[in-house]
Amino acid sequence: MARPRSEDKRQAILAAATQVFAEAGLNAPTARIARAAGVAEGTLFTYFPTKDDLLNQLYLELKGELRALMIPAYPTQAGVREQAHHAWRVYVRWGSTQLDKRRVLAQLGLSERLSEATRAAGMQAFCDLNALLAESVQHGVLGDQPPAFVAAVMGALAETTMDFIVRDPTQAERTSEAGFEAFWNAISKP
Amino acid sequence: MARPRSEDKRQAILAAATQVFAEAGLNAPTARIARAAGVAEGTLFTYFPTKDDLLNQLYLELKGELRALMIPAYPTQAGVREQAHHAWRVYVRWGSTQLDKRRVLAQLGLSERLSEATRAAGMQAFCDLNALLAESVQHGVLGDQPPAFVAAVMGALAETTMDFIVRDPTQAERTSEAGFEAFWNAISKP
Amino acid sequence: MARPRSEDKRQAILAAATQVFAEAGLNAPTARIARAAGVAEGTLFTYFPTKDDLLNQLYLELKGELRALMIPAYPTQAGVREQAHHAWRVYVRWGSTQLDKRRVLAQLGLSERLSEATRAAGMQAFCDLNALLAESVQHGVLGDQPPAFVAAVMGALAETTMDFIVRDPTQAERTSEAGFEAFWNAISKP
Amino acid sequence: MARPRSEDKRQAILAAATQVFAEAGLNAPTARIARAAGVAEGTLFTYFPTKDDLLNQLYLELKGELRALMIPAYPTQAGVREQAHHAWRVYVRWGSTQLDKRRVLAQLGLSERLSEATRAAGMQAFCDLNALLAESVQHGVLGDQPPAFVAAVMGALAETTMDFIVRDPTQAERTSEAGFEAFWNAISKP
DNA sequence: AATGAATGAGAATTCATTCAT
DNA sequence: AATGAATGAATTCTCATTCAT
Repeated sequence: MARPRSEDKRQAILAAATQVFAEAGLNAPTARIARAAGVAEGTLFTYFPTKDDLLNQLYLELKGELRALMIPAYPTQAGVREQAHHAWRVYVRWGSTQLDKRRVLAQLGLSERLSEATRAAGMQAFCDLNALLAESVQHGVLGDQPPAFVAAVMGALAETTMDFIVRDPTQAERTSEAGFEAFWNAISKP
Repeated sequence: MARPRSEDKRQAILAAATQVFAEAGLNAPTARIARAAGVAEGTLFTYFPTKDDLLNQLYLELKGELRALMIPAYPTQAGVREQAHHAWRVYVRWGSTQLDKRRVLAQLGLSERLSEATRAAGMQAFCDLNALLAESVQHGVLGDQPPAFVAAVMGALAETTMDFIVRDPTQAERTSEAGFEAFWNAISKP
Repeated sequence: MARPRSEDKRQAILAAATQVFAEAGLNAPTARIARAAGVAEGTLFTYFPTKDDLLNQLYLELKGELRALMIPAYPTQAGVREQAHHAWRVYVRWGSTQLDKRRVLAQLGLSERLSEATRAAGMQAFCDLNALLAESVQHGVLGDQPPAFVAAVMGALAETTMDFIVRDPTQAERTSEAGFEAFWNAISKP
Repeated sequence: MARPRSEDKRQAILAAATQVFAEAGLNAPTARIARAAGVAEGTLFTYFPTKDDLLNQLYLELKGELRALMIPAYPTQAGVREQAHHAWRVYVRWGSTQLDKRRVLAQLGLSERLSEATRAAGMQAFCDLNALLAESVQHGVLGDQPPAFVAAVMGALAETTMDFIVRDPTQAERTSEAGFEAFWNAISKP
């Protein structure tokens, strides 16, 4: 009874937040987000009791989306390199297409308003990827580093790659491949 | 009003800003920075007419410091690899020691409040490094990429390396070296 | 919409309001009252169209309860002093037991949100008591004052007495008696 | 250097608060108080960092004013009754003249926003009066009650007296005297 | 009638910037 | 030039009330 809380509205708010944050930074007023989402100012707070809650949930949402995209993609039969390559492609395509989302994810990651819990939950989503990379690294120069380091290297290189794709989208394919080669060399060469 | 009188005070404000921003994000009130710098609220504005000016100048200051540290370091006689290695070490040591500065530099880089002019000036400071790297890359997988790409790769990997050094400072030396090996493999191997 | 269905629910809301107001002041949100009463936020408004209505009706309810307690108590055969003494005891016991109700009644009495009509209706409930006291006062120093003044004196002294009983409940009986003696002296001595 | 904080402005804010609170209750917006005081909204907060601070300080201010009025008034040579009579007159005149102040003082006293510390400080201001009354009571029906009880009785009766003076100011003098007689009978006769 | 989501007008602060001293 | 009080627009969040279910 009564109107049920609408998942649509929640998504609308998250989408609006992404767009507005990308455009104006994390300090963008909640009022602006509400307007962009087509809901009343107060409504935002029935879905996210606090602006900080909104930030944290948005982070998890974006991380989750990314994960959902990458996970099913692993061709598990293939070799490690193929799997990593696949993940790379999906990731880079996502990030160089969904500019707003990537930008906001980066800002959220640096923000003091992200709770430790959120940060931890965000990491955990990527443990299969970590496991995958742990294997690939055994004989490379990073063999002694923690697996998280390799994942971080992948993330960092992928980000860099995306940045350059965004600057010159016509070379998307080539840049992505070059980036992957660099990455693979980085972690696998002895 | 004429030129600000005391360079000391200017530096005190920039230092205070670094510390305060690191601790509380770029939204930290100017009043707090002034207090930390030991000057009156209003005084800050005779040195930096606007908070945005403060942000932009702080960015240039930090970039400048970094550059000043790296430039004289190049053993220009040595081979390209040695020069890059040297730059890497200096950079990584700086970033894993001066936590606040690195953190703030990253936040500034992502902020919408940084003007394009500032961003450009920041890049330019590193053109010698770029030139250096352009050479090293000729025969690697990134041979066709713009030189800036290689610099960005270096920056990204160095950042990642610093992150891990900060987490476990006892392994600083080994992590730094591993990071450099990875970087060198990334850009130089065919 | 027709008359509210359940008197139980009305009472639950009034009781919840008493408790919540006592705890958090008259600004306590209606939502909190509704929760305490076990009804939905909106339901409260089918019983009391307005928060002000709730306040006014609560005032009358509490005054009414007090009156209901005192009226039947008069031993009408006894002398005036005995009757007053009886009323005093009942009142003081009520007020030093039902802390919440007393507190809220006081706050409501001072509130700007109580309508004049409500205030008047609240007074009227006590006209028999007034009449009673009018008699007792004839030969005292308050002989020339309006009867309402004597009632107010009684109220004020009773309140003071209750305050002290609440602070030290072990002396309830003695404090109540001392208070009554003081009151009786105040109004009856020439 | 710089403009010093102005005691005038502080007083203006307190006076405005008194008036506005009397008119609209303690929930009156700070903006309205600022306007009434002729200062900007933000200025209020340089004098009172919090609305609660304003409330607490206003309470102390009013109590202090009252005390300042009563203290020098005691004709210490005279008998106890004369001294009490004097205090009574001063108090009643203040309260029936300065309607706003009395009203606000009463509301503040009931408010949950008054800190215990403030409440305590408010009491302490009246210890000489308490001492005075402690004497007068020794042989009365309240002889066994704590001195604070007598003070509370005095306060309560004085309040009641003021209420009636306000309703019919033409009888101010007579009502005040009748009130005092009642009070004195209440506490002194055996 | 009952529910609780939706609404939007405030409310108390905060803060970059200005300005009197 | 230095100080810090003054300013008021902007911000997050609250809450009485309405309304779809």
